[in-house]
Amino acid sequence: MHNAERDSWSRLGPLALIEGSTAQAQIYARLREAIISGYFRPGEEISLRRAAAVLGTSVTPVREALRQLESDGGLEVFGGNRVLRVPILTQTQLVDIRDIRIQLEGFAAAQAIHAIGAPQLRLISNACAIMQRAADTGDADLYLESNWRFHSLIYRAAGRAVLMNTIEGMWLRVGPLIRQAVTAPLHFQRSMASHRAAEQALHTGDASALQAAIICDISEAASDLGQSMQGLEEKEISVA
Amino acid sequence: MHNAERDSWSRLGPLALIEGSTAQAQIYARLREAIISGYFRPGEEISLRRAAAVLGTSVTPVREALRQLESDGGLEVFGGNRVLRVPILTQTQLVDIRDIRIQLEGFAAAQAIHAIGAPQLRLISNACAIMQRAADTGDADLYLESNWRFHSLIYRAAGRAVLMNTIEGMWLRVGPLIRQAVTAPLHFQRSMASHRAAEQALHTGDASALQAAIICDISEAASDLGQSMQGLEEKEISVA
DNA sequence: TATCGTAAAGTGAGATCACAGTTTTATGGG
DNA sequence: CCCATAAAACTGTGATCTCACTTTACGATA
Repeated sequence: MHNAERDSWSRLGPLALIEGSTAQAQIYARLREAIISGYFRPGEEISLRRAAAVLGTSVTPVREALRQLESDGGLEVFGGNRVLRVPILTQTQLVDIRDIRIQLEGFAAAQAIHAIGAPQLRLISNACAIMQRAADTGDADLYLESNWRFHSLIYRAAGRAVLMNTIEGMWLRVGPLIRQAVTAPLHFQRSMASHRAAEQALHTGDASALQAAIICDISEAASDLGQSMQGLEEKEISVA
Repeated sequence: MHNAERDSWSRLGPLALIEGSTAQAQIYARLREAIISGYFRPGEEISLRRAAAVLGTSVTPVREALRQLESDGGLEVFGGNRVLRVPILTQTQLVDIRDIRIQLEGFAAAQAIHAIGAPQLRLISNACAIMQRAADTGDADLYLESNWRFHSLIYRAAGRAVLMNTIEGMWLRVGPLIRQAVTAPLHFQRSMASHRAAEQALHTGDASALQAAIICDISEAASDLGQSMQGLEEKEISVA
């Protein structure tokens, strides 16, 4: 377990503190991004002192950042030891999050479509193309990164900060799972079909079609996640 | 300003620490409830040391609790002093939150209606009756309390923890405003019409009607909030 | 009287330490 | 070889202190 955790932390590296912002805010932002990107596995524990040592600060700002992430649902207190770990979602929670995503991301997409101009559309298409290439070559890291960029570019165009923040909160919760689901070979092609449909709707300015494509993408992803979670839970039981 | 803040804090009183839970968690829960209930006015500043003195703890657990509330959107960092205060929402943010509420609470209500049994329905009707009585007598505190209970009882019946938590986050943001909007005399009667329609839909088991009633309530409340916000913003400008 | 400057009080941020648990590891006896 | 037991290591929690900075208050001066 020790080596496994070091692998996750190695992607972060020591935090070069930028003045003008608090250490706590930088740690929070970096860890939030890392969790969304799936750098931490579900169930992985995060120690205050070890995180502080890796990031090069004391435990105080780390604790505040982790507490914020707990409040966001990106971490949870685990055992009698009260150690913080990446949550292991249940099937019920996954369905819950899926439906929230359908409501919010579908709405955000419909709202955004009329605010997306030519330059924005070019960025989105670019992200979609990169994602397609990542799917073809089987590059999971690149796929996940461009997938998040593709979606967030669309939603952010709606110009709604609270909505965007809430959607990010949902990605924060499913982020650690996505990397596991992406191993399914069928996922790439099914997902890209939805993405191409969304891109097409963006070009034609069809809000309903865009919303439907986004909802389809979320539903299929949740379906793949649910299947890969079964194996994960069995693994957890065997460990315990 | 000093007296005004003392008024807000007086509703809380010294925190009788319960063992078995951390001080930080108790402070967080109490402050979150207080903000949702509208005990703090928009723009009101919260000092770490003063809060710690009132609650009877050191600044450490208070800071973590406030940081969590900031992450939830219930507080925001204000000036160059980085003091935490209750956010002053803009019209844009209010519209943003309104639409999120429409999506999520409408969905939650539709999901909950088939899970609400006779005993739950009796609690909901009871809350609605109390709210009606509070509207008749003009008791704002009682009205706000029963209003939150009425809505939360419905949503909680859906059995979706993440959804419930997300909805609470929206109430946390508009909580400080609601008390100001409630002064509008027209608000009570308009709001109660929606509530009675919702209660009626619950009895007949009409999911669409319930969803429509909830959406109507949210829309009207946001309309009243928007109007009362104009006066608030002018007041803010005069202060600055 | 108005204004500028200085001092005092207040602010959050972060490091450090002590403490009470739990978990893990090592160790010794069977 | 296995199991029980003790000790060592590790966990979060909370208090305290220093620091840098901002805001406020006060008084001297023009």
